[in-house]
This record gives sequence, structure tokens and C-alpha cells, in this order.
Amino acid sequence: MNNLLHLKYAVEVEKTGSISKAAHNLYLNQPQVSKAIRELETSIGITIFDRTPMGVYPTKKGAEFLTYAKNILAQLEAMESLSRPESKKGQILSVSVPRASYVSSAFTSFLNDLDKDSGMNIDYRETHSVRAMKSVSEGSNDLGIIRCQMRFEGYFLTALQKYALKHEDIFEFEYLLLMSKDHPLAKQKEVNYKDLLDFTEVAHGDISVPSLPSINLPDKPKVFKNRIAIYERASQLEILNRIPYTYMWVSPMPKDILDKFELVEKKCSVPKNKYKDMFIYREGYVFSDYDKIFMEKVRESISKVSLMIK
DNA sequence: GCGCCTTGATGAAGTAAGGA
DNA sequence: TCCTTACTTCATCAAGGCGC
Repeated sequence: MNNLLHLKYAVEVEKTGSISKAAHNLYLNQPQVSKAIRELETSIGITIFDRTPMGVYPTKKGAEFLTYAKNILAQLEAMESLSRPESKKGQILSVSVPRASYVSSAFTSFLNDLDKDSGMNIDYRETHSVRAMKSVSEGSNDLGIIRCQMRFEGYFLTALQKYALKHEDIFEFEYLLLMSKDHPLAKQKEVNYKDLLDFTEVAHGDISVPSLPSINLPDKPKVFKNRIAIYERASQLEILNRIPYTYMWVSPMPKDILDKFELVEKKCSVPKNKYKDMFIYREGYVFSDYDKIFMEKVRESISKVSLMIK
């Protein structure tokens, strides 16, 4: 292995899909980056990129190598951050999470406990599981929470292995129906799936954050006649509150949010409705104190919502 | 099919910085 | 001062996509 710069070049080349563009981004010349990549390939004995006139693409082994390279660079960044002055480091948290009220509630609680005078650098991204795995693997985020449908658990475990990520199961649950306390079905202890035919589903409008079973389950029977796609969470809850013939599929929510918007959650028996959330992090990653506090807040939030749905 | 364009690969010549 | 290393600049070539 020549040096860490070569890894950096290779990662940039993968990111841009072009040696020329990577060279431009790295403030170098194309021949130099081309030569560096070639030397790197020679030194490790594999072809990292397939060259084409349209650009370069990682080979199968190259993609595997780049995953390790990104891990090394992320760990190096973490090591270097140790030597930075404490005042500049501040209170750091960098996470990718699913759109889930219990997680955002934990995050709010985490923020409340921070010292606003000590400086903070918080990166909180709501995104889908694949993007979260990619972000954590590449070092864009240190910690992640991913959601997987239980029947696809094997697929996710294979993906985690591919991204060289470790995981910790934190929450198993079924999606619930969320509706106004004045909803015609709100008085029923459990809702039948067919009961939903007469009502309007509120769905999340951003398919890049697919946290709803109706989006995640292409094979799920489409019983709804009416559907409203809303992008913004507060608007979703406001609509559920004000329009009592609407409902929404959600993961178990904290009581304070339900009370605030005068909403109730109802169980509804549907097939393949078992999900699991898990923490993910890079192999060898050492949790910071703030990571640990956030993780504890998430666990506390899970304990609270779990008590409610029992 | 041809010409043009883009892309990557390679080589030569030169520059700058650092170390012996 | 000389050598090494890293880098830039320039030129050239091959391969493939694209429009006419």
C-alpha cells in the first residue's frame, strides 16, 4: 500500500465516476490521479476500477476494497478529531435514522440535555435504510438506525456485512394505525383491515424516506380508495387531528405526541407487518460519550412506547 | 461510415521543496 | 550542490459514444 492519499484518491474517483473529475476535485491533474490509482492497484494486486471512455466503474473486488478504504479514512478522521481542541469539537452527534416519532422524541430529549454554551455540531438525517447504511459505511454519519421488515432480515444482514457494519437489534414492532380520537374507528379496540376501505390514508409524500408499510410492501393489498401524500410530518399529524376520516400507518409513537395532537393508535391485523429497528455502526468504531447518550435516549423512548402498546 | 468529442493512459520535460 | 520525490504541463494515442 503506497499511502493514505491513494485511498483518498480512489474514494474520490468512485464518488465522481471519473478520474478527470476526481482530479479536479482533489486539485490535481488527471495523469497524476490516473498514475496513483494504477500504483494502488499494482501494490494491492487487484483491479479497483474498470476503465471505459465514459468514465470508470468499481470492479466487484474494487467495490469491496473501497468499502474498507472508506472505513480506514473515516477512522483516520475520528483519530484526527481526538487531537483537535475540545472547544472546537463541541458536542458532536452524527446519525442517520428512519422517520420515526420515537426516534425524534429521543433526539429532542438528547438535545434538551446538551449544554448550549459548550458548542455543538449535530447532524441528524432522516432517511431510508439503504442510504443510512451507505452514510455510516462511508463515514458521513457515525451511527445509524435502520428499519427492516422481518421477512427481509436476511437481505439486510447480508447488506450490513457487505458494508462492513455491525448492528444491534433495538426494537421489534408492528405498524399501527394512527387516527384522531374522534375517528369513527377510534372506539374499536382493534381495527379490521377491511374497515379502512371507507377512509382516507395519509401517506408520506417523500418516497426517499419510505417508512410506511403501504410504500414498503408492494405486495400488500391496496385497500384504500383515497390517499393523501404529505411531505411534512407536522402537517400529517395536523391533518389526522383535524380530519377525522383520515388515518396513517406509523411505528409506535410516544404518548406526549399522541396527546399533543389528540390522536390514538389502533392495532390492525395485516400480514407481514412485523418490523425491526437496529443500531448500525462501522466495525471498530468507538462510541463517543454523545453517541452513548443518544443511544440510551433511544432505548428509553422504546421502553416508553413499548409499555403503551402492551 | 465519418468526424467530433470525451475519457483514460502514457511519456517527456520542467518546477519546487526537502534532505544529505 | 546534488539527488529524490511529488507534482504540473503538454502532447499524443486509443477507445467508444453521438450526431449527421
